[in-house]
This record gives sequence, C-alpha cells and structure tokens, in this order.
Amino acid sequence: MKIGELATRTGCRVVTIRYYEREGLLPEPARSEANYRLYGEVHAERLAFIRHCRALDMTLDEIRALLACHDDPEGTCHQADILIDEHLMHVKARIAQLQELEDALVVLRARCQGQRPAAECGILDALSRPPQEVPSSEDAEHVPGTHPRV
Amino acid sequence: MKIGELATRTGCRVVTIRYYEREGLLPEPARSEANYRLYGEVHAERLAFIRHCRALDMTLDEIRALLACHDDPEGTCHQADILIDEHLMHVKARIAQLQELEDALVVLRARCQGQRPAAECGILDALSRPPQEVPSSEDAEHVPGTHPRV
DNA sequence: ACACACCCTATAGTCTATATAGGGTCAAGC
DNA sequence: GCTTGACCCTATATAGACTATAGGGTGTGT
Repeated sequence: MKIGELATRTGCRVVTIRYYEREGLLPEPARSEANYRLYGEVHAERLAFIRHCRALDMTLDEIRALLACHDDPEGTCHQADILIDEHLMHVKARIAQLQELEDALVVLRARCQGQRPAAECGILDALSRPPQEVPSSEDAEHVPGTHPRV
Repeated sequence: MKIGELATRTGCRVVTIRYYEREGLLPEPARSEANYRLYGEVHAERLAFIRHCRALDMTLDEIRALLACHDDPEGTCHQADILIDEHLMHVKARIAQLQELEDALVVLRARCQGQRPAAECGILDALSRPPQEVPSSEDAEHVPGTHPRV
C-alpha cells in the first residue's frame, strides 16, 4: 500500500507519517520503482500503536520507549507499566493545575461585569497588581497546558 | 534598573525579557552609554502584568489583546471580558479532555500488573488494537495538552 | 592587571507537527 | 500522443514560547 492509503486507513496525515519515519518511530519501508514508499500490515499496526499513544497525549520519546518494549517480547513489560504510571501522574498533575487556573479565572472574571471604561475594569486592574498565586508546572512536566498545538 | 534586576524582581529570565521586547509586548527601554537596557517602574509593572497572564496560561496573542485594552483607557473593557470568558472556556474544555485521558489510562493500566513477558502484557496489547475512543481537542483549541514545555 | 559577574547581539535548538516550493509518476480522457 | 488531475518525492520554513550557545564588551573589586 502507498502512503496515501496508509494515511486514510490510520487517520494520520501523509506528512506526519513521513515525519515519524524521520524520527525513527516507523521503519523505512520498501520503495517502488518510482521511489514511492510501499507499506504492509506491519507498518499499519505500528502506526496505529503510535496514534493510540499520541491520543493518550504521550510524547514521541515515551512512545519510543513503549515501542522498544513491544519490539523485545522476551523482556518484561515492567518498563511499560512504569511509563504508563508516570504518564498518568503527569496527567493528573496537569488537571489539578488547570483546575487552579480555572478558579483564578473565575475570580478574575467576577471582578468586571462589562461596559465600563477600561480604566476602571477590575480585570485589567487585578492583572496589574503584584502577587497572585501562580500554580507551578513542576509535577505536570511534559503534559501540555491550556493551548495544545492541535 | 538593568535587565538582571528586573529579571530577579519579576521572577522572569533575562532572555525571556529580551524575547518579550522582540515580540513587541514590552516597549524598547532607554539605553546606558554601554548600550545596557535601563528599565523603570512602568516596565516592571507591564512585565508583571504579562507574567500574571502567562501564569493563567494565556497565549502571547491574548496578552497582546489585553495590553491593547490596558493601553486604551478611553475604550471599554468589553474586549477584555470576552477574552477572559473565551480563555476560561478553553481551560474548562482542556480539563474535560484530560479527564477522559485519565480514565483511559487508568483502564489501560489495570490491564497489567507487572512482571510478565512483554508478549503477554495487556498494556502493549491494548495499544496495538484498533479503535479506542480518542478525545478530540477541538474545543480546547489553544490550551496545551499533557506536556507543557515549562 | 586580572578575575568575575553582568551585559550585548545573533543564531540555532526544543517539540510535534503543518505548510510551501519545486519537481516526478501514473491512469484516464481527448 | 498529450494534457489533466491525483498522487508521490525531497527540502526547507513556520508555528509558540521560550532556552541555549557562541563570541564579544563592560564594570567592579582585589
């Protein structure tokens, strides 16, 4: 199968597949006479694995580690377990952090109900003032915040 | 005050201050004879404003818009209200999405309790399999996911 | 006179892709 | 036989919000 078919089958863009190949997540496939990439079921399964992990917000490095477990069926899956546990903790930490953000934004929003001159706006005023509790992102580490790059 | 002092006072890296200047969020300050940047209270307050907004996970574009309101005290703060409302919705959407992820990860994690050969690992097996519900990131838009770049 | 902390600019790298430019391949229809 | 269009190729640039590095100048203390 050519790259376009693999893309539609897995719901992954063509350019993204080539990107995964460059990143070493997908093995280099055979080539046709016209230098087209030719994929088999093995590739489709591996790409599906990668996309499932991405859907769970894992980084490509985490996925690389899981694929290494997957490629070594003699070894134990202990590494995979640990990785999932850690990732789960990061997701939880990120949720907690975003909930603090949400509370802070609700408080901020309540300071202004609309059509007054900006000079009197409670929101702009509050943002200008000193302290404010700032949730640190230490524990969430590699888990993105409010604005994913889609 | 020189850039290093501004940095320690605001808890912002020196390079980040210069970056904000390049991005047009901070005005270009006066320079000493040795070409050092010289800041006043105005700059410190504006930088604090920016950092508070960043702590609330706003993008630099959102902050630019809030600063524009701030810089036009004749206008109304209606724009600022709308922006905060929208940002709040994005944060809420991202939280909901991450909670779905968390559930999926908990289910995944429960499929394996450790020291078995990777070939039998329920986690690796589940990730290889077809469908899986994948929360879309449509509503969270500009709110990053699980792995922020700190 | 020298060390050291601080400042400057310019450039490249991070991460996970997406977008663009400029070209080659292949089947169908005229 | 020739064009059209869909598909494929590579290489490079762009996004966001910084961080890191190289290579140099400034200013203070000993």
